[in-house]
Amino acid sequence: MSSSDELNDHLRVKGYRVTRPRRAVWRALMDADDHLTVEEIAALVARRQPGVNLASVYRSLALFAQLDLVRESRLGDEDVTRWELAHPDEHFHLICDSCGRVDHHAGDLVARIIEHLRSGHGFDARSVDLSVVGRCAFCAADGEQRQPPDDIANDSR
Amino acid sequence: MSSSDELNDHLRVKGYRVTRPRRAVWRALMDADDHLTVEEIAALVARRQPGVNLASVYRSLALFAQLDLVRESRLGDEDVTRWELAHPDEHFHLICDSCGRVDHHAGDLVARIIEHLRSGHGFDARSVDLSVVGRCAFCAADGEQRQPPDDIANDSR
DNA sequence: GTGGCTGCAAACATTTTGCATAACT
DNA sequence: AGTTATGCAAAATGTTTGCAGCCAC
Repeated sequence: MSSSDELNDHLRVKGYRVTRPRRAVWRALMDADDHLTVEEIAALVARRQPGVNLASVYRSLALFAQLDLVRESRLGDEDVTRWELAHPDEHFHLICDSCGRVDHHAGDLVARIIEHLRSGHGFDARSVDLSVVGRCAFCAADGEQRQPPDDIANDSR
Repeated sequence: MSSSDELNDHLRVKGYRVTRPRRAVWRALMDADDHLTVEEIAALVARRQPGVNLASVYRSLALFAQLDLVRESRLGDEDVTRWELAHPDEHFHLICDSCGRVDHHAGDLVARIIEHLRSGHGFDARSVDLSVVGRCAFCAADGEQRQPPDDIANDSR
């Protein structure tokens, strides 16, 4: 369980202080189990705790990451960095380049990958970051006429 | 094979011009089969083609990416973006957080993942980005005290 | 010849940092 | 009280863009 108390424990054990910005960032990550950009986190934080500086959000995230409480991840070819709680249970991302939907799967795939690496390559995996870009079941079933080729090239900012 | 000619073909077919900067960037990526940061690419380019602007490197990479000739990838928790030729054969990265070594594996793991997603989730994978951070066989065998062969960790920017 | 590229420099976006002050323990 | 962490603002990074001239076709 990712309770608020958990944060307190993690921080205090290491001698870090439990501050308002840190709590707010933590809460933002907890409330939205989705992946959040720093900007989004800052917005959520600001709603409950006006006055928290962006720099503090960054600093909080950096600290959490250092304590392995959160995880930084890039989805597919997105150009933004996103953050999420570091669930002990690994999962992976399925990004549909057709509808943009992002699914998180907590299946055993990651566990199997880890096992494969261990027995096959002697690699002791600590963290697996698996992102797959393709077409989700819904869009695939929908045939070909979807969000066509050009649009793919559109994003090119 | 990823010959220089290949670049010409890819570009010309689509009506893009084969220019000095583009050739230089392509060559840089070919010479070092390793993952390169934009900075590293720019350095390699500058060595053979002084006068090529950084902006052109970015523009070349963006174009190549759009043509699926190269691939942008973030290794583990690195904070820099790296580029590599988009080998048609998928592969994945094993990053050792002990010695910093990055292995590229072209095994069937990725293919199996794709198959799993297709049959299990109906997801039609187009691109798989798998990065695993952990401890490599060498470091794991070495017990705890490692500070490994620096020569292996060379690339780390 | 001409339109697509490039170099240059300025603009942007994002993340980091120095320092005086506020706040957690 | 003693520090650590914050807010603020400035700086450092990394990437993009407007534009006049150049060059591949």
